[in-house]
Amino acid sequence: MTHLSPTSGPDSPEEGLCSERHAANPAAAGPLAVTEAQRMAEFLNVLADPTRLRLISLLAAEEYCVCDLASNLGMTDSAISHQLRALRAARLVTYRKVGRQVFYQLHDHHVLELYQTVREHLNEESA
Amino acid sequence: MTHLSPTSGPDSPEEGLCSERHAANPAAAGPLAVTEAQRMAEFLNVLADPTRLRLISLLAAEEYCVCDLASNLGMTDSAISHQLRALRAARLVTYRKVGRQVFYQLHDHHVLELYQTVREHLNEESA
DNA sequence: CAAATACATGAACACATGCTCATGTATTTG
DNA sequence: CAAATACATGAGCATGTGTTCATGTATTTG
Repeated sequence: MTHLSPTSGPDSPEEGLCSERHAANPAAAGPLAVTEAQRMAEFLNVLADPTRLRLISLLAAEEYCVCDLASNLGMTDSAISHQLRALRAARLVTYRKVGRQVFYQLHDHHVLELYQTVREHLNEESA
Repeated sequence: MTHLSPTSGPDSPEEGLCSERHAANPAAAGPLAVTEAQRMAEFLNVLADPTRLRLISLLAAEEYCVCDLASNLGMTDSAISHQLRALRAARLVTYRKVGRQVFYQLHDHHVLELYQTVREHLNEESA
């Protein structure tokens, strides 16, 4: 600690006591508890991969089967299948089976919005 | 490929030709090129860490010096300093030196908005 | 039924990442 | 100036991650 600003307690942010904090920003919802930070990091980690981002960018336009995704990205079916597994686990995509093919699509507009938000933010701040 | 849908070329998405694609979503801007996907993934990777997310959640409210951030998260100054270095490199925070202390704050409202967007999206989809 | 196709999955390896520990650099204090 | 403080940083290590390779499972085709 600074030994100058005796603010609240040293730990456990989830224990509340937003007493004198005033939360300069109302929408901030206070400091993140460890567990929530972990869940948030896990989710972001799914997005934070070039291959998975490219998959999402393709699925943002239309439905694709695994082998088409693979050939579009110039990667093996296996590699793509592994990544789709991760996207499925994170509930970012859904799939439907047609014969021996499996067509993937984005789970909902939520995913698309988040993806686009990040992409736009990155294109703007090329300062 | 599917051998059924002869869509465009197999690779190099940046070569354009948004000919018959129509880009279902105007803001989607088509499939991600490899380089852009990498830059996007690098940026998201900075956010995708529990410690850095908690740092951001603290800085969302007010300015903090390193040792206060450390004691708030119950971690060593060194660990926090390393993470702040990553946040600095990603231009997510700025700092100002006062004596021997260094006060960090979020770089701009952009960062706060992105953080809050992700946090809200995660709280909603607790299906 | 046998072969081929489309996809899934486990193991393994190369590589990246976050922390600790030791050390270095300003800045302040005695 | 010497000691202490606040922070930065490099090395090292444990752990996690993405791909390849081999193999397994449905489904279709001959």
